[in-house]
Amino acid sequence: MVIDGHSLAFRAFYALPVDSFQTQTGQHTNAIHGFISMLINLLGNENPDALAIAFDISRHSFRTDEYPEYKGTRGETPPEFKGQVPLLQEALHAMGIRTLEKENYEADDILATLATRGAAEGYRVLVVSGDRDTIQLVDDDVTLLYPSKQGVSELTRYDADKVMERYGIRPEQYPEIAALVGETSDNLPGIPRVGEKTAVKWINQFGSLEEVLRRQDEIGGKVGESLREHAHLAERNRRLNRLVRDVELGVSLDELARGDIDMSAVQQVFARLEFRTLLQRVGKLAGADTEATDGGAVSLAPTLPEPRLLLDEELGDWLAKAEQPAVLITEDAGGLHVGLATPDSTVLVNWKPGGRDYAQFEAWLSADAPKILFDAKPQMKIAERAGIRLAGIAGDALLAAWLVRPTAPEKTIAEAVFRYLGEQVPEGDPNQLVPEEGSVAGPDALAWYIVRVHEVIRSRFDGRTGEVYSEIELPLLPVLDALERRGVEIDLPLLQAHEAELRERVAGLEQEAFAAIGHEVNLSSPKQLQQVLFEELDMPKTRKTQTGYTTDAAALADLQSKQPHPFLDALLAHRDANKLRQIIETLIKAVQPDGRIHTTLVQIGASTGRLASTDPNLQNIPVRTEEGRRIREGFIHSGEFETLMTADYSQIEMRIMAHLSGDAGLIAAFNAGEDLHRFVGSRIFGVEPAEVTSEMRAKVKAMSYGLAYGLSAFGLAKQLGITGAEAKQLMLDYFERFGGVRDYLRSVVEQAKIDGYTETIFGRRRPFPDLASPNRVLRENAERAALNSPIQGSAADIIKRAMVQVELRMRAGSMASRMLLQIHDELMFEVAEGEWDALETIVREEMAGAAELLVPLDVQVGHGANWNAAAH
DNA sequence: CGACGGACGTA
DNA sequence: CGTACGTCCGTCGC
Repeated sequence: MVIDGHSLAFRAFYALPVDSFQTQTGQHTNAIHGFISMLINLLGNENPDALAIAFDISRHSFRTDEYPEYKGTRGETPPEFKGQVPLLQEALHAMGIRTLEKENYEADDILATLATRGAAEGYRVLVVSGDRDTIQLVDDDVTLLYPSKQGVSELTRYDADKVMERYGIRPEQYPEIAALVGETSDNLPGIPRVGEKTAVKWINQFGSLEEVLRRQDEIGGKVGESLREHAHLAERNRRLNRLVRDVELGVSLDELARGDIDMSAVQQVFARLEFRTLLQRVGKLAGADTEATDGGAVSLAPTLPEPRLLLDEELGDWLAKAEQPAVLITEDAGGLHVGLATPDSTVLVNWKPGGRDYAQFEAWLSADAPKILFDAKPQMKIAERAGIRLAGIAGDALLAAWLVRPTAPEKTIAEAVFRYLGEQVPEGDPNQLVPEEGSVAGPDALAWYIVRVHEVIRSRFDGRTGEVYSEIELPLLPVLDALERRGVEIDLPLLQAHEAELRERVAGLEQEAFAAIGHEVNLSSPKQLQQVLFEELDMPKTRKTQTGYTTDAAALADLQSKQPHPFLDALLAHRDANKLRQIIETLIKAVQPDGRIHTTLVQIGASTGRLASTDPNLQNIPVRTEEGRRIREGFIHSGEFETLMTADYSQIEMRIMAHLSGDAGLIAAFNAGEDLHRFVGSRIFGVEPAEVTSEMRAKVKAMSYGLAYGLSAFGLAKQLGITGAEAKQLMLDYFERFGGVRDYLRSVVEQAKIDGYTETIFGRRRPFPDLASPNRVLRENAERAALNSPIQGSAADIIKRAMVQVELRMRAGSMASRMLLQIHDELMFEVAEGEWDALETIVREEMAGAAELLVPLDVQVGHGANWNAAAH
């Protein structure tokens, strides 16, 4: 087996997301991981006697000597890739594998040489390369494994027959075709107007390229003319794409015999690369090698158990015996199909909800019997449509994967399986109309992967991650499902009237804007606005963006002060009105037949632990302006309820900062019962709280909030419109009084640099590989995110704990009231007749009691007929 | 049609 | 040169 190391590593680099494969120190490893994973599969499947992997040394070769533009169109090698090659070679050497490279030649020439010598010495040769030029090496003794479009792990076997089937020519003729057609990736232009079809036709007609060129006059038409004019290109291409079969390599084939795998060396290299699954797989390979010599066959990965098609009692018996099986429900035109699996047994159920044969199964689904799922919430929705309330969710592999890698969780079963089991879920060829039998994983197979991958992910939990999982996230799951199911009532006529009003205003403002410049323009197009502002009106240039100059609101306001123009007024007012109109339009479209909006609360939405809300996002409904708040009047309670309740934590992030920092001044501020910013202002400016002016209060407020985000003096100055020196002084004064806060913020980043992660009060972790980055921008971004994460994340933990407890107590009290929404630090409820007092007690107790901090958690509760009225 | 950037809404 | 998100729109390339 001879492998083109560079081309396959490069394919692996692009096949795997670079961000998901990074060590704590910031070293990228996606190409190495992908390559070695593929290699392990190859060694397992093909079990070669001898093996070599060829690499290019540089771009320079005898081909670039002849034709300097050879491969000249290729861009710079990404630096994230370059650094991986030496590490890959090191890993290969540890695995006892020879790598070869040769000055002035390309890796393909080394492959050609080894394949030729191998065949001559009686080997059957496998060439593994992603370069089409290697097709010419295929013959009776040599087979090519070429990556398919799907990715690195899917290799297509090309023997002479397969080449004939795919290209319609014999392998040795391939370079003649390529010479005529050209090869874009090598920057070798071919004969214009000649594509694969024409080239194959000619070669088959004339027998060889040489003959085609000799008898070019016999070819008529435009293509014929083109051939005669550009024949020299074909000749040059043929010289360049001929692989050299006798490169002096200084190595005998005997020396390429598979050596023993030095597991301790592999362990060392893989530890640095943070490869755990791959280490296990190499370990198995090494074990398999030794055992294979005893004549025993060793399977490299567990084999998928044959599914049993069960129903009724047999199904019930299986479920009764299975310990925490995985469940996966799929829906297609044929109905509902359910896969059930333990690590050594799988079951398929063609589920007809309500049918007698499925009574035991349905009872099991809705019972507390523990079950493992992947992305449980949508599964609950499917079950709900079938009339079943899914319960007993003891594991959700998606949530588990998110807790391990909150910034880039594996979002599909296949991705999770690849990362944590190192196996490939068969996904089939999307080009194939009728998938091969067994080429696509069915529900039974997927359930089997889920139960196994869940176990491995859980074994990766560090610190208190297991507690966050079982005590916060898993209990929250059914609560979120309930919130989504309930939705929130909308006053549709009110929103429609508001939208109509805004629509008119938008149209009027648009006309005003057009009148101000004397022509029409798309006010929603930053590109067209730049044309108007900076070319036609010749306004001073604003801050740069990637594509030009910004036209954002702050910049437009700045322009207005420098060079007032009626167009700017109209544009800003248009932006405001149109934004609100769009928001209302989106809300109206989202109203379901039940008169309510059902958002999706994405539990893995944010790496800090917060939720995200989508379709539509109900966590960004306007509140800051009077006009915006009118939208909140459209969020109401249904007629069966008495009122809406909102309950929000006041200044929860500042309270968490007081707790985490232990700063005596800040703790005193919260215990004083005084307005926080007024209190802090009085300490900083040395005046009585009553003497703190609104200007002083605004500065302190901006400063306090900014701190939790890693605000700099520069940013503070910009935000407050003060000089850099003033901002710096303000920060110094602040830390003079609240030194504990500064010490804490510093220590968070320092500790994170040591640990590689931050942790919330309840033990939720978030890794920060970029803290070690040599790239200043990346590193400083990571520092600010690390600073903020324990604060934002702890707040998220706290409200999640409160939600679980509130829901639990409401159910225990069989209350008719219901929790509807979470907006980061706020909960919304529909309150049933006569339940206000009981609910308020529960909500206040559970929200305030969700964490024991050094300062009290203050909860503000309000009620009203709509969301706006309920907010105070 | 999908990806991307700009702009802007929330906590 | 302040964290965390989602959505809309225009633009661009396939």
